[in-house]
Amino acid sequence: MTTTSLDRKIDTRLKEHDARYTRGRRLVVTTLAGSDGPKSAGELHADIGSTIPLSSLYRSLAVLEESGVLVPHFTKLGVARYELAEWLQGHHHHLVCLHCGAVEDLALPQSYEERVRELVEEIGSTVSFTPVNHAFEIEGICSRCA
Amino acid sequence: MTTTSLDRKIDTRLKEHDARYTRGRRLVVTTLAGSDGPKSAGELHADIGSTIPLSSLYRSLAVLEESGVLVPHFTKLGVARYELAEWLQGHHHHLVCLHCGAVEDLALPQSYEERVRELVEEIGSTVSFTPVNHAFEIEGICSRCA
DNA sequence: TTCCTTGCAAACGATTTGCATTGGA
DNA sequence: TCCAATGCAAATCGTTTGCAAGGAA
Repeated sequence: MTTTSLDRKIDTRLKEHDARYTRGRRLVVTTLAGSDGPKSAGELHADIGSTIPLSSLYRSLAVLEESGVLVPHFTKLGVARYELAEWLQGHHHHLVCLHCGAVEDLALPQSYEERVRELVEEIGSTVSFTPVNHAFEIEGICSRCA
Repeated sequence: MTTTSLDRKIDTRLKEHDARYTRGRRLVVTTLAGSDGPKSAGELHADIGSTIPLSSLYRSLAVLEESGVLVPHFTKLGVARYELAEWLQGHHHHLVCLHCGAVEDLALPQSYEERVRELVEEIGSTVSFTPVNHAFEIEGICSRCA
């Protein structure tokens, strides 16, 4: 089993949370790392192959989320989709297809990103609310459904 | 029962979809109209009082969504929150509290809104994706949880 | 009368949990 | 050895649906 720099970072992070970087958790991470957008437990289960029962998969997702390795997104009813946290994957946004529901990652050029950040800060300063993250999602029709 | 201009618009819209603007549906709409952010079926059920069984409430939400009166949002696992569509309530964004999960509406000043729109258009033109909506959510800590 | 709507209860699907077993440091 | 991690089955929870009764045009 190859240990990438990603694996090393995650291993360290999990140890800080008294958790182990086990086979099941690695499978989840590597599948997500090779993915072009957030994936649900069901999708991961299908991608990984049924080597791992769903209940264990859910537990892996919970541990990885608590340790800050994964972040959940809720774009569809009753389904959580996970992706690697920003410190592992970099900051980005999402394109959500209104037709097929697929979610695609979208990395903005530096200049755009700065404009989004500015906007969030300015807005935050005008309301009694302390911004932590921003989610800038563009909903529309993806190329496949066009 | 007072019939507002909102009610009239909705009544018309529902008729176009061969649906009636019934007591239960009115209750949902007026509750949402008096709300400061999207509400889930459970929250609506609590707010309205248990005059209406949950199953009927869900059916009302489904009809109102299909007719374009309500729009669902999915910010939390397993829970859909609804609000009046933009043509009834106006365009706005959301502040999502990471601590208590509450969602608050946020109307941006014209100048900000233009900047968001510009950004979406520019981004849309650089990817093979046709933007329809944009959801610009700011996640953070609300004043109550601060 | 004709259909849409409602209530109630049962069914569903995603996710969670109890418990006994396995496995790694 | 000790405690975290896993598998399986049963339980939860939000949401949906079948069916018979009620209501508006």
